[in-house]
Amino acid sequence: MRTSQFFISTLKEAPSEAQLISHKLMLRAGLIGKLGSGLYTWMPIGLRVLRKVESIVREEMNRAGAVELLMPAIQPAELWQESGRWEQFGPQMLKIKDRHDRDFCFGPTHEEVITDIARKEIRSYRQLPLNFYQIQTKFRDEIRPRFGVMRAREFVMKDAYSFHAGAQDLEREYRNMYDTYSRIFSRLGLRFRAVAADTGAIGGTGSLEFHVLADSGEDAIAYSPASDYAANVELAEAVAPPTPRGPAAQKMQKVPTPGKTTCAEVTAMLALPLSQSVKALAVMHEEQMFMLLVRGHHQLNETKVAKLPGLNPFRFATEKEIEARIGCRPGYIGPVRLPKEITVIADRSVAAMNDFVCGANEAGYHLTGVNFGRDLAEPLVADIRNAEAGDPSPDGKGRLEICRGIEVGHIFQLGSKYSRAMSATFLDESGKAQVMEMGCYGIGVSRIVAAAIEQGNDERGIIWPLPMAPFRVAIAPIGYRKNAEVKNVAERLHDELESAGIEVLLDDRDERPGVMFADLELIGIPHRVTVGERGLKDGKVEYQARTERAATALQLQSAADHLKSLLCR
RNA sequence: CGGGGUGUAACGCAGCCUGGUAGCGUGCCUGCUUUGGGAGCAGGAUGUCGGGAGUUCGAAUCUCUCCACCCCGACCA
Repeated sequence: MRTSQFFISTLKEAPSEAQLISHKLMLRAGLIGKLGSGLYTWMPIGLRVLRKVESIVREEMNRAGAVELLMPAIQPAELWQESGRWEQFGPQMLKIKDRHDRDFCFGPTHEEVITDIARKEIRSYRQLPLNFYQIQTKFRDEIRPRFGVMRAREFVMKDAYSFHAGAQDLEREYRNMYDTYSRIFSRLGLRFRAVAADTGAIGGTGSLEFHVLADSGEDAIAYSPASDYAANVELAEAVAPPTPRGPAAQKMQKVPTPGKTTCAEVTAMLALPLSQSVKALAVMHEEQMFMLLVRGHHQLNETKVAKLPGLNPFRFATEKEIEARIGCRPGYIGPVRLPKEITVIADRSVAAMNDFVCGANEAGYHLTGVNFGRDLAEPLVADIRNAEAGDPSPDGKGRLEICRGIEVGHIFQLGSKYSRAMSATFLDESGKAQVMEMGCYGIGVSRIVAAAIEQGNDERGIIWPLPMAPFRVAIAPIGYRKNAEVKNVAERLHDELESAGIEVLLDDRDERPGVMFADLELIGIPHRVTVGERGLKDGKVEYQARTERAATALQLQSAADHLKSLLCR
């Protein structure tokens, strides 16, 4: 490929809207162009990368025995009403009407469509198991799209759905997909980790997420270096403190804390450790108020809260509601002498506290020396906080550490959630109708491109894992139009590499060397050959890897062979 | 959704406070020179100053309103 027949569009400065490194580099390198919030064009170079990811995913899915098909992006509402998700999926789903005023959505996922296919096509156990997949554009109307294609509204996903005669076979395929995903992310050259996950809106019984490890990741992962335990912090159990609650030693006292509304401010003023304070959070389920208690230094885990009986769904109480029901503004609320219609739920770590500090339900005052049983009733106890670094691992082995990740894959055992709702049945050996077991398996194809850049970049630009690079090698001729020998050598080399099946980009723009080098490095082409008068004088061209700081000379005669052996590895 | 911020040329920004019809750098176009790390000189093009309404003799600038984009999301805010 020659640049004159291709399209390169780079920027020296990143558009100000981007803050994440991958987003900046994708815009600067001209991989993507923004059309609207969460809507991106894949420009020619970016598309080449996307296709690389797709083809590796496709190869490995095929190898794993899955069968590719392609479903419509637009789906009729009836299917979603049948599964009960037309309402449940909520505003994330883009709902549209056709000219007859019939309801449709732009598919955010395809469980309903595939289940409809399965119930039409599969009659006998002999047809099972089956795993269908597609690579397709999805649309999810995210509350806050951000970070370019990392969290876009329109994105490319590989989604697979498997059907089984029984739960055992589903588990077998789940493991098969686990292995397949591990192979895919390994082949893509990414550092990743599989972690236990919440099943979220898709539903089902068991699930694992695959995360690309990066400090900029949106998800926190708790893992134990001493074992293979790893879980999304949303899910990771925060175990109860090993030591039981100590006896009440202090009297409960009301202390003035004017203007101190945070646990940190209050404990600083009272010269107490932050962990001795209790943070009270008022939440609502419909018209019922709950007060949730966590230690001052802990973070509430909203996913865990939403799983408590009577709290799904819940929302945070407004300042007005807090004042109306507790009679005090936020910042000073606490569990002592609370109206009894408000249910108090304490985190396990709070239940083990004695002589703690909390709000007095009176503006400008907190209470110290508070004790359960004596000053207030024993609360309901639950695990409602985020696990933290240093917590004991839930599997009993070692202590947790926290790292961040970008979710690029997710595998679920759905069970019969959809097949039952939509009557997807087959006849078993005895001729009896049985509901199929289902699994589903997603990969964020477009997100992988951004995730790879998060893992591979330097001050000059992108450093692709080799299998994802848009071209394998670039040829930079210096004085392309001026020096016929430079031109000839560059073209010969280009032709020879190309006919050897190597993806090569000949930069025939006749730019100055600095411009070519800067562009090729920004785009991240892993290998570069520089052809210039200076080297040709001695019968040499130069080779430099993207990750190297200096070039090495190659004999012209053997350059092509040398490169072929280097690049075909 | 709630809160905050920003919208001026392709990209990055200044001008706005204190109204007088728009500027800088980069990029782009032409010519000449140059050719080993984003060239030099000379010349040139490009803006409904996010949209609408208002105030005013006059609005990028003041007021209102809508829109888009970015950041944040219980306590902290």
